Amino acid sequence: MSKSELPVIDQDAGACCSPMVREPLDESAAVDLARMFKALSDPIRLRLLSLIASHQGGEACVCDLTGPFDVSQPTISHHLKVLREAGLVDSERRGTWVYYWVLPAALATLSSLLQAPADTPAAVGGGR
Amino acid sequence: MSKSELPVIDQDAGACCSPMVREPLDESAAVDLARMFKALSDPIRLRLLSLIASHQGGEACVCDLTGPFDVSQPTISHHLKVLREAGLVDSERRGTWVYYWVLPAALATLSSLLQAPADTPAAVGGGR
DNA sequence: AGCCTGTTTCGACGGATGTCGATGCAGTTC
DNA sequence: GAACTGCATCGACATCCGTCGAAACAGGCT
Repeated sequence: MSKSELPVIDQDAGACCSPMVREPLDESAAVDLARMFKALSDPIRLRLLSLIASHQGGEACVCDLTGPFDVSQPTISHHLKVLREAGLVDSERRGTWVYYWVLPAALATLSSLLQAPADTPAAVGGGR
Repeated sequence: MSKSELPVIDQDAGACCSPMVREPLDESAAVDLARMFKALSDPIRLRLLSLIASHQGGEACVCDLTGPFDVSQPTISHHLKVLREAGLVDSERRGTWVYYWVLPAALATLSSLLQAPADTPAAVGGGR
């Protein structure tokens, strides 16, 4: 359960890829990236990710995550599964509790991909 | 048609907001951000955005955008509308053709939001 | 005016997604 | 081992989403 199910591109390279505003995304990359963005496309999942990342020690058990929301516990569990299968978080059971933490490389990949033209030094003053 | 329909947070501030891994996202911010990520959650829309941004002059007409895809032209038009309503691109008609361009501030907002812990100087060496 | 091209809108359809209550499974405690 | 807690899975349901063809709209050309 603690392995990410998705073959994430450059999972361990950190902020790697050139921004998508520099050159067109090829189709298979777009499919992989869309899967990750889809995991971020729900308010509850965004808040879950944020709660996990900003929690003491960088990880949180599910019991810390069900309180702040108006939805049922199975629904939270479902959203955590979506985040895990997208490669954004990982989890581990320790005794009674299951802990989740963010995989920073995945966030970094998306972040660098979205770098706007003005943010990429090479693009300043040289539209093309 | 050339105005963005969504009240985008800090649209003109560029990379502004503190990363979501620093402190929990509040509910209304999560809703707005999720709307933008949802626009990015489809492979075709990701490639469209990338095509537009990397196109000569930073803008592209719809006629440049229908060729590379296997879907019908109305479907492309639908995806462009989704991107526009999410505040990620804007468009303008010039004579026969309609041109689309990326709104860099929106991308920058999302990019900075996804900054991983290790990328934010203040977080280095201080787990919390 | 009439036609042609480029783009959007409409209506419909099938499949994906978010949600729930009920149930099952894993560890702990008595 | 029996009961209890924490979490995941299951099955069902309503809604949303991507896609299409057909039709409408906008502007240029003859």
